[in-house]
Amino acid sequence: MSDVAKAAGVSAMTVSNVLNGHPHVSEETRRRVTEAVERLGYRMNVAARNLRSGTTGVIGLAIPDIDQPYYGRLASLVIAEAARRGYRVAVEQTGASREGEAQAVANSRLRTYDGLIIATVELGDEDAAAVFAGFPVVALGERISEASVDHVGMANFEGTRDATLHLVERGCRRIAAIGGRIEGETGAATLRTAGYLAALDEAGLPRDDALLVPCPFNLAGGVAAVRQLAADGVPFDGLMCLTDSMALGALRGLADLGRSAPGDALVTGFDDVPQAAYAVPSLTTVAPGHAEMVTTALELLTERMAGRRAEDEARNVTGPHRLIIRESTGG
Amino acid sequence: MSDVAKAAGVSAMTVSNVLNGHPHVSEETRRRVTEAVERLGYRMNVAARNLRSGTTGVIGLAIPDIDQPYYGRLASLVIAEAARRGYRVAVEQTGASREGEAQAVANSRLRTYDGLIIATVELGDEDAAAVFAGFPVVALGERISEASVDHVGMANFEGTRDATLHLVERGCRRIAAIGGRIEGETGAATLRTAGYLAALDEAGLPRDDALLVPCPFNLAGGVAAVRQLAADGVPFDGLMCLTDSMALGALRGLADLGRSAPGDALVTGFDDVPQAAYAVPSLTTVAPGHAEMVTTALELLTERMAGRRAEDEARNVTGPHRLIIRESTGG
DNA sequence: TTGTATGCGTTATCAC
DNA sequence: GTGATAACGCATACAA
Repeated sequence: MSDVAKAAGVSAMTVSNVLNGHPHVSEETRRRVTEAVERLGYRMNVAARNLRSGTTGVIGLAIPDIDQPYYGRLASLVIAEAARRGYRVAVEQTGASREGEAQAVANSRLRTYDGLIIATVELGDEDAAAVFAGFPVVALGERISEASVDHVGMANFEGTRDATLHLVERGCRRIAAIGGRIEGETGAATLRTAGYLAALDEAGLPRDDALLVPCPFNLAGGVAAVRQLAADGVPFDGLMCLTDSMALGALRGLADLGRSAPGDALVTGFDDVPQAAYAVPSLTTVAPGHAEMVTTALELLTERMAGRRAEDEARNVTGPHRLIIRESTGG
Repeated sequence: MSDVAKAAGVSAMTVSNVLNGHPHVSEETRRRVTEAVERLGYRMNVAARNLRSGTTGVIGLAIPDIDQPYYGRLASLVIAEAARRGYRVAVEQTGASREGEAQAVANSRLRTYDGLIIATVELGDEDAAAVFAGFPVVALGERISEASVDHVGMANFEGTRDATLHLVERGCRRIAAIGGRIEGETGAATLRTAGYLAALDEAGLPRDDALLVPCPFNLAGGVAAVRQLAADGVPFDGLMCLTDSMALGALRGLADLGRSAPGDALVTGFDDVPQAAYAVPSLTTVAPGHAEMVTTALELLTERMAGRRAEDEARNVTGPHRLIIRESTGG
């Protein structure tokens, strides 16, 4: 920087002012400095600026695994929206483990990031308060209702309720909840299961715990769940899957049994991943407003980073949702 | 840090030495310092360390769009492998545009990153030399054969050749190349098309340019390509798709015509994305050795970052590949 | 409008 | 084996 200053016949400070677009710089000086910067190919040293300013211009994004359509979509939106606001995004994969999530938060606290967006799966209320205190964090999508953490959630309960009622309307009487789980910490899994149960209740259908099939939240899980239903001889005419990945797996599982949707059973998913519209059959699913959620999350995070909101003034926003009806439930 | 030094009754320098695991520190001192660090909850300031060392511990990863299964998979592997080596990864989305890719490189040069892995789509040889000079960069997967840039590619030509020959063996005589393109700059598209043409030649099948169907490299592209073949009345009994996404789209496109694989036409893809194994029908595809490619790429990049290789000594590695035969070509 | 002095937190160097 | 000093490159505060 001092080289540039010399070349332009000014002080380093003036160069800094020009580069940061400060107002009180004469047009002539600005021009000379800019020219010198160009000529010398000068680039500002970001590390020094970070040290001095205490910021990094980087937002951390902690997600279980970016190699899952749902998180890939989320990451894509976060990166784009952050770029629009002048931030870059570092992605941390937590592997959906408590340690991984804690590690991601720890990294943030090293002041490597100015803020953190975390898609929590395992980290619960008890951890939250201790771990998040005093750092700009927004939880996205899943667990954590801790009052001290900003949270952008989705309509887990309402979504599966809508999906289940839709299946009932289409004539299903024995609807399995693929991935369904009642016990365990409150989170996407239990909330979505609750929505399913509420819908059954509303529709006057009996609850049968044999139709609750817990399984991993991925393609293989969906396949395994359907296989297990068949192996256990549990009859079903609808599959309300807790995620699209599981639903796509379930379609595959049906095929393995020589059955298919919507002929032998109706199938719904949750997330509206890109593949859902292109599967054979295309997948009826609950579409959460991903874009809105991400926009809101970054809104909240930048507010926090700017210190524009008090520490204990946490907000809890729920995104919009809507049911998209496709071939897997008869179109 | 000086607080810790005071608490442990030593100098800041000694604290630094302990934290960095330097050898010449007495056991007793090390213990006292470690204890003080724990007690005060001290975390090192990364920005200061970066300023001093001239590194950031961050690797940039520039890809077209992380919301595509193939790039998601790549990103997942890169992040994991980088973490193993003590680096974090910042993801830049280039939107597969020349400007986006140039921009990503420019960002890296701001010394925000220690090195850059870039999945080039548009940036060609002519840009490469100028833009990459003097910065540790590894190109991954697609274009760029510039001798001055390290490059980890995949067996584009051999892969589609194998896939096409497989289709011929299974009885196909009119094989369409979905996404196929002869003109344009050398890259994955043209190389894969070349492999297809070579296989036809080897098999003694005539080439018919009506069977070359250029289209966007995504799900929608695959659907559109099949629709166009049908609209043009071009008969076909095999679809050699240049990527899995296009193949999954093609399966959907067949369904829209009331046809399906492998009954009405055999279908192959390229990439072996997770969904390929779970589609109905499951997809025969060329599996490039993603993991090996990423490991090699990080190997090359860390070498460059350590300055262990001369500027003009570029390496060009091609990953392994193998054909995975599934239901879409008869199992 | 521009310049000077100072410090951000760490570590390389060299003396002790 | 340990500590004093300086420097990494920039930006805040204030003086000119």
